Amino acid sequence: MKIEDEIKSTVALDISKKITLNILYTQNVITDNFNEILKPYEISGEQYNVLRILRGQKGNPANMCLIQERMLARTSNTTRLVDKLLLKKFVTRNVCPENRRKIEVQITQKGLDILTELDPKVIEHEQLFSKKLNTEELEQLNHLLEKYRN
Amino acid sequence: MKIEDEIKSTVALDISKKITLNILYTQNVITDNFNEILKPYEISGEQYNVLRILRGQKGNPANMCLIQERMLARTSNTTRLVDKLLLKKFVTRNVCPENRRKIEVQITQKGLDILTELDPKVIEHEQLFSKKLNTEELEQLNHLLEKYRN
DNA sequence: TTTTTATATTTGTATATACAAGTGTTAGTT
DNA sequence: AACTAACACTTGTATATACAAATATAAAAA
Repeated sequence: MKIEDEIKSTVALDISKKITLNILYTQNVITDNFNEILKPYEISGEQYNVLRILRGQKGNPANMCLIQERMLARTSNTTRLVDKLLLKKFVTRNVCPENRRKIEVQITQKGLDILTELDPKVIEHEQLFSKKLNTEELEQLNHLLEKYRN
Repeated sequence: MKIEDEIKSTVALDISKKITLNILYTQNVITDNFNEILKPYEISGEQYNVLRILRGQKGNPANMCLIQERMLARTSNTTRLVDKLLLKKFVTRNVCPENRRKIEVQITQKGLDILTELDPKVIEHEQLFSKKLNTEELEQLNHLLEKYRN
């Protein structure tokens, strides 16, 4: 369905506006679908994202700055996100002994386990959309998004 | 900048994951930029969106259902969004006399005025991104997003 | 006509987000 | 050493979002 139909636009939209709305709308569709997957696990999308970042550290602890700069939504409140993960025992949090301003956050085995359980569902989610394009189109979409943004 | 670099990924990402992250990240960039534009006017992105929908009605009142189905984020709370706009006198709200379950929402002159003031800034915002692609690439990006989503 | 079902909207509540201000720690300067 | 600036993180507060439950009205069925 075209974006004009999705939002039932009553006026003609120029291509610049269509693309902006299309990206915003597509993001909503992706996010809603992803939240459905996460729902039974009682973690939010951004919490999942933090866990993914921590797993990517491969055993090394991550401080708050590092987590922040790797998140998709830069304005998220990292402290409170980590708080939530701590409550669920998906991470540990300790003051860094070398620099007491920093906090060392690490993923626990329980956190790694939930990611392992989610992995196939996340891949399935990503492919639900991407299977509609062939390899060439996927590369092109990725390329165009990067060119558009920068 | 490539999406892997934006989120400083430590692991290789397959194309499906890259596109998902790329759309989410690009939406954040667009939204952050747009919020900067709206900031001096003290309205949020979704409030702006509701005003745009009401202007599109060209004088006809819109009920809550109609607004909801034209919004980008379908889960937004339309009642409370309209409440905020009412406080600022950008809209009027009345019970529909034909069907007392419905609410008729209309944009005021003050609401139309703020949209008129915002119009050139919004166009500038959209073109800030889209000028990086040529016409053919813009059409292609729009097409690929729609194909990807459906 | 009474009861049931469907529709349209609002409200409650818990959580999330945005962003400014505050706290504690370290590094640099005088 | 005392002062100042920079850094890393947390807290406060207002607003927004998600989603279930509640309310009010209208239409349909018994």
